[in-house]
Amino acid sequence: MSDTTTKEAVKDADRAPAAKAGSGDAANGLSRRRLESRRKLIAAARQLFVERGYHATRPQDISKLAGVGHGTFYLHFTDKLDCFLTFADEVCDELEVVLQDHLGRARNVEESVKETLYAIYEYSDANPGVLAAAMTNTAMLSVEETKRRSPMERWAGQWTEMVLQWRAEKDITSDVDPLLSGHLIVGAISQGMAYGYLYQVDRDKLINDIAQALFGALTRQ
Amino acid sequence: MSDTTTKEAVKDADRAPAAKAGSGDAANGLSRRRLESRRKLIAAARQLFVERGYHATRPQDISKLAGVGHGTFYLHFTDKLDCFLTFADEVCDELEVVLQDHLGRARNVEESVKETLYAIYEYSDANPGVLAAAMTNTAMLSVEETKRRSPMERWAGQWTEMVLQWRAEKDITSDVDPLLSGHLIVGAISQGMAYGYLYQVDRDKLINDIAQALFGALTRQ
DNA sequence: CCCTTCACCTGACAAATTGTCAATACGCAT
DNA sequence: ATGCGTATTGACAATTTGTCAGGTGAAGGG
Repeated sequence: MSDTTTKEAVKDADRAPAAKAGSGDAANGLSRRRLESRRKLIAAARQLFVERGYHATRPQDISKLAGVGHGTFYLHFTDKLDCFLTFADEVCDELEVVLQDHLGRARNVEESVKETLYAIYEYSDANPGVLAAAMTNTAMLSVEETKRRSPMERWAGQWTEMVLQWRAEKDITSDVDPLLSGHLIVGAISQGMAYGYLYQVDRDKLINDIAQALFGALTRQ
Repeated sequence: MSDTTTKEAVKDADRAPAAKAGSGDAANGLSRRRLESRRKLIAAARQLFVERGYHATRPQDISKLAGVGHGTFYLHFTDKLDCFLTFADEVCDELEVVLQDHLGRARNVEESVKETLYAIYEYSDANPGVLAAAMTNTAMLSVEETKRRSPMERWAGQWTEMVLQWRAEKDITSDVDPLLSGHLIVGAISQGMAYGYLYQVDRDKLINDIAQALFGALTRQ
C-alpha cells in the first residue's frame, strides 16, 4: 500500500516545497497554509487519542474535528501510526521541559528519581490522560517500526545519560550496563506508575516506594 | 455491533450447550467437533500472531489457515482481541510450567531471579517469537479491557507472591508494597529483555546484570 | 489591479476488512 | 436409518482506509 517511495515523498513535502512560486514562508520553506492545516490536525489527533485511545480514533474523525478534508490527513501523515508517533513525540518534548525543571532542584540520585516521578504527576495533572495515551508500547502498533524511536526508547536514552553522569560522579555504585539500566528503569517506572494509577495508590507513598526500589537497584550489593 | 448480550451469548456457548441431544462429550459439555474447530483456530492464530504480529493478522487469515469457515471464527471468539488474549493466556500457562521447573532449583532470591530469566530464554529458544508476541501491553489493543487480565498483569501477580514469600522468609529486606514490587519487576524485566534482544546483548551478561539490579531493588538501603 | 502558476486542499471512489445471519451439514441417540 | 439440535458456512451489509483527478487560493509578475 505504501512503499518507501511514497513515505519519503510525504516526508520531503514536509521538509521543503523548493520555494518556487507560491511558497510563502521562505524561512522554513513551508507555506503558512500548510503549517496551519498540520497544526489543526495534530491538535485534533491529540484530543481524540486522549479521549478515545488509539484504536477508536479514525483518520476521518481527526480530519473532521480538525475541520479539513479527509484527504488532507494523508498529505501530512502517511497513516494513523505516523500521526500517532508525531503526537507522542510532541508529548515527549513537553514532558522533557517539565522534567528538566524538576531535575534542576535535585541534589542527588534519590532526589532525581523522586523529582522525575513528581514531574510525571505534574504533567499528568496539567494534561490528564495525555501521558497514558502517548507512552504506549509502539511495538504493538506495528511490526516493522525501526525507523522512528518509540517514546519509551527515547526516554530510556535520557535515563541512560543520567545513569552515566551519576556513575561519573560516584553517586551510584552499580556496574550494570548503563543503557540496560535506562531500559530497566523506564520499564519499572511505566509499569509502576500504571499500577499506582489503576489501584489508586497514594501519590507520595508510590513515589517513595518506587524511588527506594530504583535507588537500591542502582547500588551494588 | 456487539453489545453485552451478544458477547455473553458466545461465552455461554463456550461453557455448556446444555447437553440436550447432540452434545457429545458429556464430561465437559462440549462437542468433539466444536473443540476441534477451536483447537485448529487457536493453533492458526498462534502461528500468525507470531509470524506477522497482531495487526497484520486478520480473522479471515486465521480462519483460512485453520481450514474452517470465516464465520466460525466469530463463534469461538467475540473478536480478534478475544482471540489474542486466549492465545496469550495459553502462552502464560506454558511459560509458567517452565518457570516452576526452574524455580525448583533455586535456593535463594538471587538464584530465583536468575532462574526466571533463564526460564524465559529456554522458552524463547523452544518457541521463537512467541513470548514477544504474547507479552504485549494490551492497554494499547483496546481502551476498555477491564474484564480480562493481561499477561503482564498476571505475571506481576506471580512475582508479588514470590516477593511475599521471600519477605516472610527474611530473604529480602524491602518494605515496598509487594504488589507494586511485582509490577516494577515485570516492567523492568520486559523492557530489559526486549533491550537485550534488540541489541544482541550476551545472554549471561544480561541475566547477571538484570539479576543484580533486581536484587538491589529488593534490598532496603 | 488582474493574471498566472503552483502548492495545497477536497471529497467521491475503489479496495479491503469486519461482523452477521439464514441456510446447511454434521453427529449422536434412538 | 431417522430425527433433532449443535456447529459450520460463505455471501452480504456496514465500516474503514488510502488514492486521485479536479478545484481553490495565495504569492509574484506584468
